[in-house]
Amino acid sequence: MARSKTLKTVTRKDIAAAAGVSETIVSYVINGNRYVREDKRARVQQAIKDLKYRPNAMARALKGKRSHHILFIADDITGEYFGRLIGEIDRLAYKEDYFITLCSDRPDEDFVNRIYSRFFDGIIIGSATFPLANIQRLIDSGVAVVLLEIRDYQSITGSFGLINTGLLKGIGQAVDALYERGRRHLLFIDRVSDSGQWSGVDDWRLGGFLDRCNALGIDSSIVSGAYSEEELLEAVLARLASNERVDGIIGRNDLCALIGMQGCKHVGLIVPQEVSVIGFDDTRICRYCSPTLSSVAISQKRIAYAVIEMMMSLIGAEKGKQKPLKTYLDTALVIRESV
Amino acid sequence: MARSKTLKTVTRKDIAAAAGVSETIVSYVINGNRYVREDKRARVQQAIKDLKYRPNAMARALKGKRSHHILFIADDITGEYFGRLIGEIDRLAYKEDYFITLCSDRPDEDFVNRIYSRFFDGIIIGSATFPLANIQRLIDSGVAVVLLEIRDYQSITGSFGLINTGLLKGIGQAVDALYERGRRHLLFIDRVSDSGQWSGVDDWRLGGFLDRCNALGIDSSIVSGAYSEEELLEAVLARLASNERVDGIIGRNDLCALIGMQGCKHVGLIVPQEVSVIGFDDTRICRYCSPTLSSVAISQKRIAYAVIEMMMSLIGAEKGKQKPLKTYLDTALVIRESV
DNA sequence: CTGAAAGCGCTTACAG
DNA sequence: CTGAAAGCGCTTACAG
Repeated sequence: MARSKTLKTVTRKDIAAAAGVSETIVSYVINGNRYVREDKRARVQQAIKDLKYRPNAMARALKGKRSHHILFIADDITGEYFGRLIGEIDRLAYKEDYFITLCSDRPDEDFVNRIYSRFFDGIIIGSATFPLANIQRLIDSGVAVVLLEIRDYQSITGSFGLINTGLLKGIGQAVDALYERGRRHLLFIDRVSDSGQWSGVDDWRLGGFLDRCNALGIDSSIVSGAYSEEELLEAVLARLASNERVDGIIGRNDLCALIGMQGCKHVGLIVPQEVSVIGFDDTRICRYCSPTLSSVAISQKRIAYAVIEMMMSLIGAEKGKQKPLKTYLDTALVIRESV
Repeated sequence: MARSKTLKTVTRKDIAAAAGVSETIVSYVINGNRYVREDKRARVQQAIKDLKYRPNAMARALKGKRSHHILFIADDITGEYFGRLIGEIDRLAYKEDYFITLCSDRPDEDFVNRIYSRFFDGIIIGSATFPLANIQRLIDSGVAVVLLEIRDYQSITGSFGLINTGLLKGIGQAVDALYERGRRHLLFIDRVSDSGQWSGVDDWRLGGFLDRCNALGIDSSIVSGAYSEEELLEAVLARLASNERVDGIIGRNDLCALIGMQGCKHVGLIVPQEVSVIGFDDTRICRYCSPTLSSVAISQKRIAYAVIEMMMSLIGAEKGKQKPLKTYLDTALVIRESV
């Protein structure tokens, strides 16, 4: 490191010198994997404290120890939903002595190679667009992988963790709630993406929406493909102005639902009298908009807990001895004025 | 790494064998710091491609090369403001071949030791509560440090980057806007923090608010210390119900302003006729609440750009040869229905 | 122009 | 019980 020029980095050698023991002893004290005479151990620990020594994580990782870094891949890290999730994950990971590195999913070929340079003990995939082949490759390489099940991962094999966040159940709850209120013409509003990463039918929110509408025998339509909020609003307006009726709207997230509500206002449709609207994620915005927005709530705290617990179990496990892990979480539909 | 058991990691040695050159040559091709005969270079590059080789970042970092990791320390990573900022920073950093590791500021002593293990080429500090002594220690150690100037950093010396995000100017704009509308009794609503990290007077938003009110000779008061939104609302209600008048509210962020608006509704104060409200950060919520919320806008894109540009300059610079860098950014008050 | 060698800071099998 | 030694995967000064 360039900085080693200005900083007399304190290394194991310094501790050994200060404590009057061999460097080997220092290592064994740190790793606790061999008996060390009590007085030596005490002197080493004192020296570590005095000199504020921390073993070089790079060197340890090179020797096969853990890097204590976990990568989180998301396709949109800017939303409040991911913000809260990452905040929780960070908090729990820190307790386990882990750092969370964040990364938006990238379409380019090089991306998986870059994350593949053995820097990370574990990888959390919260992106619905990260190629399945890459996921498989990562799992095969032996790195601990936890997947947030927001799409179909049936084809993935090997040892990994799977968190079912209840999306399918949640989208079902939303469709059912609209159905119960007599809504028969539902519109799904997909997310805004400036990098063109919209939902496919293997996305559980969109796919689940279509399936559920089908099962109930009601109309379903989709607005997708917007690069900006403005574009999305226009697309929604175009859809609402068309001949085909809309009496229920589900947003892929709360913002999408909000834009749906805005669209209704523009064309003179009254929420909730004429159109019912439900969002997803139950972010804070739901309580502050007008009418207040109903939304499907997923507990980020519980997801975060499940993610970290599973990750620690995978990282700690004997390689190859590990069975796939799976956790199911629950969702709740929060009803507010908009339905 | 434990995974090396299951994965035949491709190393420099494999490339050397595949290309029929010495390992040294492989390194020189990768680093481009010595002439290598054209045909050898070509064979090495082909082998790298074929075997999908990526040099082990740990080993390179150990030898003094960069780790290509930057740490971002924030005190609240869950808000939309930080979400957008981090999203932008991540995007720009990725172009420079850097990863962003995220971390909430921690009060415990061990925190700075942990980040101090030479894992990061650079550290971005976006927390208003990270101890100054620790910042100084990091800078002295030679690591590249960029500070988001959300409080007073006068006492910090050495070589680092400073991004003035225009907070002082922004809070001034907000106070002035209220003053111009005849408001003389202003209330500042501080953030919610479940870890007890509220603003001090060295925080530029709060400090700037107090200073500006003082300069204009008008009343100022503060609501702070809430652990949850509910608690904050209660504190606001208590304040509004007291004998001392409030006719203008500024939130430390948009959510705080929104809670202020909610408080007004509860006690029957009409926004904006009786009380004007201004938020901070101009998040999306401002356009979807009712009345729509005026807010001080800071461009996260510009901040992100400045942060990464400065960081790359610091990381690339000769150690010790670097003068402090400083960038000033601008803010804009976006007026909506709430004033 | 190019290779063998030293060494970054560690861990741990190996040999006392 | 404990130390000297090998080696993780690299970079680069050193010596041809």
